[in-house]
Amino acid sequence: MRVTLHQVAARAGVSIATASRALNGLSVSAPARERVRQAVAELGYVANEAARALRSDRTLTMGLLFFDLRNNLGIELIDALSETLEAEGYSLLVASARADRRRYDVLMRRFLERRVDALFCINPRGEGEALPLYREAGTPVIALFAAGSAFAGLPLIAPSFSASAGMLTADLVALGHRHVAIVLPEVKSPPLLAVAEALKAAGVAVSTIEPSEAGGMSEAAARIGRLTPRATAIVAAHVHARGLLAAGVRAPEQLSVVVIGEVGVDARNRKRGLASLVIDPQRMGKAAAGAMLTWLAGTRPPDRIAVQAATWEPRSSLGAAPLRAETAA
Amino acid sequence: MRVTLHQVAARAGVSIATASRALNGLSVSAPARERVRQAVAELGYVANEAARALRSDRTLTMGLLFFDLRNNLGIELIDALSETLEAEGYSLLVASARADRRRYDVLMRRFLERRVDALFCINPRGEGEALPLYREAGTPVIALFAAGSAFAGLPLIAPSFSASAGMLTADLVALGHRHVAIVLPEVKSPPLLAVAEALKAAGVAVSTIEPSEAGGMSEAAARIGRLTPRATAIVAAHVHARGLLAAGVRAPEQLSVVVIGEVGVDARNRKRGLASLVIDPQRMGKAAAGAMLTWLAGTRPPDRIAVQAATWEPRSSLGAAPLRAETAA
DNA sequence: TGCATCACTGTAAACGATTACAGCGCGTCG
DNA sequence: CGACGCGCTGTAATCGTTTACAGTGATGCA
Repeated sequence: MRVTLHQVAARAGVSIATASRALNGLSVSAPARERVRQAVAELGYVANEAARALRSDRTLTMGLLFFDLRNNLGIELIDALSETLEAEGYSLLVASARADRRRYDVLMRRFLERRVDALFCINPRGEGEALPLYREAGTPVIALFAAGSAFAGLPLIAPSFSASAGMLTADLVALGHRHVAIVLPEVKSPPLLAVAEALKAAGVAVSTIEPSEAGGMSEAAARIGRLTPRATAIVAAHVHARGLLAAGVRAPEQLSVVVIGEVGVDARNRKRGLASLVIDPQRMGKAAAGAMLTWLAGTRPPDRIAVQAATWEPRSSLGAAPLRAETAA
Repeated sequence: MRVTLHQVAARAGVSIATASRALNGLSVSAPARERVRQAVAELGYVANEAARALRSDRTLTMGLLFFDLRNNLGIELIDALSETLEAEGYSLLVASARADRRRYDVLMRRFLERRVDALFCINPRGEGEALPLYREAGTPVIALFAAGSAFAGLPLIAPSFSASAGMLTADLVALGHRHVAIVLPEVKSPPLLAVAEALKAAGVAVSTIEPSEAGGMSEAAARIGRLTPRATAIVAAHVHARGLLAAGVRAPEQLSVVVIGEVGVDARNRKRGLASLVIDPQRMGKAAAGAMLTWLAGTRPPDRIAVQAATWEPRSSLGAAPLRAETAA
């Protein structure tokens, strides 16, 4: 860039210090402030953040580092975090390690060189060599979605589904369901597990069904029919629930159906009247951003913040359990 | 950060200049270089990029500005761009205007203050006041997906589907299809339009069908049956194609089906043998990153770069047109 | 009138790196 | 033998801000 504060000051007929103060809203006489404003406009002055950063030791930049960016969560997190932080004047440096631990470390280090004011680690695996450097530098780091002890000693923002799973369970119980089937794929999603747990805790019998890739959902439907006592409701991830319905299962007459929604869009489920647990990673982002800002303001957040990351939306695919089931219980 | 080059130099018993040279691989005697390396390791020195940026007028940072981040494209672009640029030492500042033109301008300006070495504008709308400042600063800006003249004078990277649509058409024609139906929703996607155009150019009759939100795909299937001459193939977006199949349409016996894939994942279509046009925004990202790097190296890219952003995957949902249709043509 | 107070302003020293320039010792070559 | 080139090194200027400090003139108050 060519035009510097120096030139602005010269044009406004004031010293460089006064010009700086005018721009930062410190005490400056009205006419001087106005002349500076004018000079800035005429010259098209754009502050040099690098110089500012060097002098004041703040870059107004935060790092957002993903272990792997490529899943629907990524977008939502970036969006939620940036919305909050942007309002405070921060920008986000984003990078993805593409599931490579070594690269994760390299990128963490790179962000440190860029002197980020803070760092968010999404799904970090293990500590790596860069983390101690952050500690030394006093740069706050918050982990999101980290497995257990991965980043010991750092505040961890973790999703929790207990509240929504509890409400879901309460509703099913109130409708008389005492036996519920759950479609549980190989890779078990946290919300599904949370629901299974909540149901069991409430004394509901839970049968798990594997979605056989080959047979598909119509076979699964048949298997549900063979369960004894017969399940009166089923909980399944988005895809599997759709498959069941496509296979001809009628809800709620035949079976009450609960969908564990995909991230973000719930519109289609709403339109079809499908009761669903809506996962909303935006809340994770907002919570993380908020925690970081308060940290920068002086108070370190607690070591673990559980964020209710889902909403329970009971809808018409839910019905009372048939009497037959009642007696079975 | 506390430990500076100064301290490294002191510890290594050399001057600050030598230390700097050692780190940047300039000519330094072997023993001195080694002592610096040692000192860096012992002190945990991390270079201050802000100072480097101030002095050398390069931030090794690029801006990536979205008009709206929230669609599957976003993730893919970030991933593709960062993969290429990260290897060159660049980091990405990411922001989304959340569909607000004024905010777009504010963010562009903010990136300019951060002294990004280059800027990618995704889906920009109109010029705004910040763009001229980039021009003045000599900071390269590349637009992606910009509508027509939005960013006049800037290199524009635009997706093109002509090649894949052409191959698709050739295959259909070779199979004897002379009348093809296209499910065309209100918001027309570029690849769908490209396919329609290619088909027409090849002399194929094209009937467009609106996906009636209420009636759904079974109604659409019925409508196709009523077309005269009867369409022998259908082209539809992911969701609609799935709907058709769920409604009982058998491919390819009854109808040849071509899916215009959703961004990214084609796995399910492959498994089901659905012929599809696979959209791959990664290529846009790679092309943009490459163009930018060559620009920074000195040669400005052309004003318009068309990137083939899809691959044609013919599969078993394609069959020869029945003779009856042959005669109709 | 004299002195403290006040609002504002300018001078100059940082911040932490890069790099032009000059100096040094030493080997080579005419 | 002197000039030169070469490889390495240190000194110091520089990038564009922020900010401590001191100075200015005007004002209030005794």
